[in-house]
Amino acid sequence: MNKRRAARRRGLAASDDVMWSLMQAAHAVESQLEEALAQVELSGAKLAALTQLVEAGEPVALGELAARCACVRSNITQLVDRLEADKLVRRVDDAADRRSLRAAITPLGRERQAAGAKKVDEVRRKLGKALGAIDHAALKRALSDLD
Amino acid sequence: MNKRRAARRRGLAASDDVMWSLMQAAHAVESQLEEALAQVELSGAKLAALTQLVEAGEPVALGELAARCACVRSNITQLVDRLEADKLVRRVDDAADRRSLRAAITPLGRERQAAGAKKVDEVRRKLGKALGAIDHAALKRALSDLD
DNA sequence: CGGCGTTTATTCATATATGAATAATACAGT
DNA sequence: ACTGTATTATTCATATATGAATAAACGCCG
Repeated sequence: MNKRRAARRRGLAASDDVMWSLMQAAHAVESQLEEALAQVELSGAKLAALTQLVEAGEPVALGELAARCACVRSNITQLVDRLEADKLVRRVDDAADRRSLRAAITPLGRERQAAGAKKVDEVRRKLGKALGAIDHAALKRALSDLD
Repeated sequence: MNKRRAARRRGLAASDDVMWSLMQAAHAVESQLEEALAQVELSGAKLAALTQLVEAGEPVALGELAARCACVRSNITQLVDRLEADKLVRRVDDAADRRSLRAAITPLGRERQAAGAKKVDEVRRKLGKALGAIDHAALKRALSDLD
């Protein structure tokens, strides 16, 4: 009932099928993630970039960062602008290529990334519990087939 | 493997769990929807609003439309601006309340909505096929528990 | 060497979304 | 009837995303 009204609110169709359930569920989870991250002054986009930098272990060229975040370059330009304003990242020159700039995470950025990762984990755990009885592996397998 | 790399690209966590599968799957489906809708010069947001108007069967006040689209008013203001520019919708005065404006769908808007709905249905069908062997009802039930 | 195609990041225009601040109108209670 | 509160839509600032156009630097090929 709830679902049907929500699907209609979403507006793309009235019938409530798997497609809508999927998108609704994802939406709900994303909201929870953003909310949790907001508590540590992060967004999903920001955490994603910071996580890439932490995992890389060294400054990453902006184009490379775009590739790893699966988005276009102009997006990263802006995101790094905001991260720099937040003091979480610095742009450093690339000695070998004067066209290239690298994003270097700051100590504060590292801290923030850790805090964000923790928040994400909490949501993940909550989600696991909510899914309770469901066979996670089976669900994952089903979802993986949609790519 | 593929999934793990993608999750890492998304960057919020390295472990590939149900949460990521869910968001990935939803993302993939959304992309397909947007792509299909682009073929009839629509976006998901535009189709959602048009669908509300068709279903309402009469001009809808912008605030009401915002509620039905589950978004904030300022968003609808802009969306209706674009829909009006596309000649899919007209703003009409409300006789009873001079503060209120209503969105009235145009004949072209109706056509476009129908075309969009058809595209969505095609994606839905494709998705159903892709899910093939999976028990759709069970999957839906699982996803519905995440709200 | 020098010119030309490629690659880098940035800027700009646009779409979508949110939330705060604003202006106009409505309405309730005195 | 007046005053103050609420509601309407809009504007503005911001965040996220895309894609086209641009400028700077790289590198290869002749």
